Amino acid sequence: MALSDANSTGPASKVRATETAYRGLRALIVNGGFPAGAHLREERVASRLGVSRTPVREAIRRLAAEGWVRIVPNQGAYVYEWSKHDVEEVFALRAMLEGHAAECAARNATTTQIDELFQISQGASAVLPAKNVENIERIAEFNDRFHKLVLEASGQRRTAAAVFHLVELPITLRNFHQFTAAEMERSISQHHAIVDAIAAGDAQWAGAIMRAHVLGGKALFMERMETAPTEDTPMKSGGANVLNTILAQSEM
Amino acid sequence: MALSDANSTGPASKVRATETAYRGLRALIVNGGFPAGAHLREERVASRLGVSRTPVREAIRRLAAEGWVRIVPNQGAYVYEWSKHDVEEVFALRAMLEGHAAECAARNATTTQIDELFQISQGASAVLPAKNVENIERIAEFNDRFHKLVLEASGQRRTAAAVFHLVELPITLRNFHQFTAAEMERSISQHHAIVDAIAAGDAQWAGAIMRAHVLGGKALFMERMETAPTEDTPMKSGGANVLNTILAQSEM
DNA sequence: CGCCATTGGATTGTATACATATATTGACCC
DNA sequence: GGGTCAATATATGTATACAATCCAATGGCG
Repeated sequence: MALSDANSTGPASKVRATETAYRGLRALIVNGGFPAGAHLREERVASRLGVSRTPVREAIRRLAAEGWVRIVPNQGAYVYEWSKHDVEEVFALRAMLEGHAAECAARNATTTQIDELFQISQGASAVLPAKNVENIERIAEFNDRFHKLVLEASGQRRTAAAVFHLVELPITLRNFHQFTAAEMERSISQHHAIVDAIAAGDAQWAGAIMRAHVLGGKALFMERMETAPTEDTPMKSGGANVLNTILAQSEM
Repeated sequence: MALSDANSTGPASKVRATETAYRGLRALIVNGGFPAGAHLREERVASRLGVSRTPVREAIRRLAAEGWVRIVPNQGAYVYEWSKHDVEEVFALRAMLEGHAAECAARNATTTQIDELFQISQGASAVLPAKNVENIERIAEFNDRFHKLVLEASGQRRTAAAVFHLVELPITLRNFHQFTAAEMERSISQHHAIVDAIAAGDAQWAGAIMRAHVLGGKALFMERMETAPTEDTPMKSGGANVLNTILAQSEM
């Protein structure tokens, strides 16, 4: 979809340049094109992505808000290095926030939203067992929509925003490209349970499952992290940190 | 301190224009200079604050991330209207996040940080009873430092960032300009209790008190909200929403 | 008379030129 | 020889000019 031009440095046809800059720069960071700690020179980034400094500046600010880079006034932006501690924190936060959102959703969700949640989780089930990459992509898509819809149904605008800012969902959530079939099935069955709880209006139940669901994802992620950097990862840039590389692998 | 130029639209001497734009625009929104729902024309804002569009754009993006305005692509930014529901959400989030941070602080805080927390809370006590505005200002300052330090001591970088983004602390926290003497005293004594819990390394305890502390603040805030818009509030702009006005009264 | 297309104005999005602040390098002094 | 200060270079911060987009009003057509 919109991923096609995430890495291209081409003319960017009709997409907004800010979007090109944001996606492109994030991809570069994530792939190790800019290793951890690297100083992001605006002009250099701009020419590399084929846009001017203005959209690059906006992208940098946005990435700073999301925790990918840190800005030093009058000095520029540096790539932030993800530590194991960071990952722990992000998952802990997600468990808290999404758990809370699930509780609110159980109280506030409209019947339409509940219906849609049903459809989404059943749609994911219908794809199982996921044999090829395409299937996995579809599951990832369903997963994405599921979590976003729960956040939306919670009616907690800021909670949702906080989760998005934490680490853009597409990245964190699609880490399960590396899930085994059994793990994927379990994840989806948990979605079913969450929908049931929300439909039943049982806030505590919904919150509890969601928290367990997120923390389960964390466990799997951490596991992958330990055994990590094999593959064809570029990483020639010396200190490209392990986590960014894993994230890179997850993102399509 | 840095408050002196928060509202001034002057030449901004040596301050960065982005900061002028950010503070100025936020002040305008908060004071009703731009009522809820208003379309923020960049040029208009820029001329009104005495800077160019560039820093205004950055400020708008930042305010959007913090939930003050919402951006529609190719169309501009609109002032977001705070509802009672929003306030509820913000306090619920703060209770969750700051409670969590207090737990982590109980586990991770250094002796230096604990010492400083002691000093801050005792410093606040020393000002009591707060008779004049200046005293209240000092208490507000102590309060601010206290909450920030707890967040810092938690070692949870993103949690802290999330709280800051939620609504800048200076605003939410200084709402207790309208606290009675007794309420202020209670608030500070809760700070003492939190420090004790952190110093004792009792995470559950620290978290529980912090949550109660924040929710207590919410109760007072809501109370003020009910009886609200008296005073000299400008509000001539018709639909200036109640909450922004209250926030305006609290700030400084 | 109502609906759709077209055109004009205004506003955001982007690029670039200029101002200012910081880091680095080299020379000079101690 | 090491440290400090100053000059220069480089990068960020800001302003402005230009391009693309959207909204509204107007006029034509069904």
